[in-house]
Amino acid sequence: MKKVIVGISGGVDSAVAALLLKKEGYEVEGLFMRNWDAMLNNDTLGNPNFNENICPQEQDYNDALKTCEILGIKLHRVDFIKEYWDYVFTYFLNELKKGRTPNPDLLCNRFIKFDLFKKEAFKLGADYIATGHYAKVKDNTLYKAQDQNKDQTYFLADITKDELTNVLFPLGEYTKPEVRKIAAENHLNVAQKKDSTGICFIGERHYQEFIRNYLKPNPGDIVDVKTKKVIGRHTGLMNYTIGQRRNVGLSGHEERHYVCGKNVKDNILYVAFGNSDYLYSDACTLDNINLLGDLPSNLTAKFRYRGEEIPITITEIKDDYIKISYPILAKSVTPGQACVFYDGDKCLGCGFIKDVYKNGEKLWYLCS
RNA sequence: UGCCUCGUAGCCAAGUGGUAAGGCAUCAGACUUUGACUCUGACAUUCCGCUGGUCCGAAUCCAGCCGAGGCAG
Repeated sequence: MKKVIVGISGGVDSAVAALLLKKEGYEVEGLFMRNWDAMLNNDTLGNPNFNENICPQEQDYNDALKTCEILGIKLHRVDFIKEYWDYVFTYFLNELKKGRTPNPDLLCNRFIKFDLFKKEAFKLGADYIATGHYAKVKDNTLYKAQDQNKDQTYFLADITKDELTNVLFPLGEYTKPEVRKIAAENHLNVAQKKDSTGICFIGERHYQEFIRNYLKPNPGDIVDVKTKKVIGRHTGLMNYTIGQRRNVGLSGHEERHYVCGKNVKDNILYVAFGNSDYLYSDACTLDNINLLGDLPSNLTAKFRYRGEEIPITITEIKDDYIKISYPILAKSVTPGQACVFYDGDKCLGCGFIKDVYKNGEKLWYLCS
């Protein structure tokens, strides 16, 4: 009998994943990971749970224990708090310092879940690892989930081809409502538990306050990208992402404002009003490329999780460098975010957005 | 000092006698394993710079005061 170690998080998805594997006849054990400690990591400002008597991570562990008890499987536990900080959070902060918008969850999957976690699982005698991700893997190839609404391949696109081996995604063929139903039918304690959001392992935070725990604010001017006039003050470039409207601190204008660029050198935040041309681009460059298959000439891409998937063309490809163009203009393409490639349902990997172009010219108001 | 204009919620701004539009921002919620975006809801309960007056009734008319800006000097 093949042994599978399932990453049990204390939520519904991983619980049902474990249940399904067990029903399929695998020998199943759970492994709970804790990668964040609010005290150790000085996570105080903007933390809604800081004064609770039990932190959410431990509550999740308790839920996981209960789930495994119901399933009749063993639950192991491992903490990667230091590793998460070193491999994921440090990168996250460094990107912010550069004025970019990192997505820590892609790195978390690459360095924690599908590397350290996997190694730990193998130490425990696993033949496979499994998680509650909504995605499919067949023949070392990553595919979108059946449930297009919940598909999480965007977050998985940076794991290596190698890391994809011996991995099972039991929820790939199920929709979220079906998963909830299965959980309820099997009387799982977490059947009704709310989906977790926010940075994986950290949770929901008041973002600007959260960052203030780690980075010194550096206020500067907000400039109207069209008129070049100073129209306000920002609290630090790391507090904003491209396309952002809320919490910018502007008011009194006829139209909604959107962050459309940053100049780190001069510490300027650029905004545009309304559905402005300044928010759109038709090409960009990528680095830190991770490919999971050969790239065909016609493919599609997503620039943000839950972002619109649009057709793209690869116009240049070198070592760890790709330039793409897209005939349908894309809105708020943001340096630091992942551009994930798809060929139909097949996920072909990703690159991280560097420079953004329009009409053959690099957008002057967007830093790289 | 004289004359003129203006003073409405955090910001912008309708409303010129009949009992406070709208936009932005903000807050809450929905959505969401990245900071969004989007959507829904709340948002001047006697109040429209202040104090009086006219009127059945004023933010809207009148007087004075305070404050901002402009013209004249």
